[in-house]
Amino acid sequence: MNHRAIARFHAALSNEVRVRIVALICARKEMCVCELVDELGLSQANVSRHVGILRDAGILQDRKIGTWVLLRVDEALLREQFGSLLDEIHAGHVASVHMDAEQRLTERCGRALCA
Amino acid sequence: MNHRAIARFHAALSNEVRVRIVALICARKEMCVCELVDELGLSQANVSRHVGILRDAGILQDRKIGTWVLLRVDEALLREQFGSLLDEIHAGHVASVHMDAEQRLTERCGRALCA
DNA sequence: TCGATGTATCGACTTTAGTCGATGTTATAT
DNA sequence: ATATAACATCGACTAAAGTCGATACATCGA
Repeated sequence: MNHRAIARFHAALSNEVRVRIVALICARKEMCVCELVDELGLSQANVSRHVGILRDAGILQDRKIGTWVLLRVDEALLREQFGSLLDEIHAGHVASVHMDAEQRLTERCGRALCA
Repeated sequence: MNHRAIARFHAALSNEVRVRIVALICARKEMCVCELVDELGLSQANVSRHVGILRDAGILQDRKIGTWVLLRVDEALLREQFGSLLDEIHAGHVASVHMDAEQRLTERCGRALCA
């Protein structure tokens, strides 16, 4: 996962409506779009769009039953995604770049820091 | 942390520039804004704004050394924040709302599902 | 086949986020 | 005091996200 992909994942959960959708589906195990429309009081078009964003981000899975699309959250996968985000951010901790910040900045200025 | 706060936290990491800033600072332990400007090739005003967003979200801490603002990431805190986000999303898993989705939707329609 | 229901997409609009140059602020060095 | 350097904020502009009504698509029941 590169930085752009990390940003995209977080972007999926950066909207209050989408967080509520995820929380609702976690609580109910499975929900269809029309139930979400009732719960959230938003237009069906809007809810469908948010669901699509969460689906694209891999946060929601679904199965079709008749005309319904039953949505669910793979919680284990979600935990795994969160974990790998942290690992990615924390990668690159090699000693070579760990020069002390004050030392580095003093060199940058070509002078000592008087403060 | 309510749903709005969760969304705000994720929004802080929903931008590629900000993810790069966090990764850079993690790798270097501490960086000032002017170093970030050099690394990212963006205007100082822009970087300062992104830094402010990360600071407001509690992801960046800082200390002043002369005119420099040295930024750092509290990685343990960040891990804790991620953990509590998941806990919050997964809260509310009480048996009462776990009625089977097909059963619930069938009742909603007042008819049985034939599919 | 036809109508009804659930979902997805389109078009248009409003709101919010991102970007930069210019300017303000604070701390330091001369 | 004044100049300089780092950072923050402002104003204006552009780009992207969110929202809704209307409409298209798909599936089922009659």
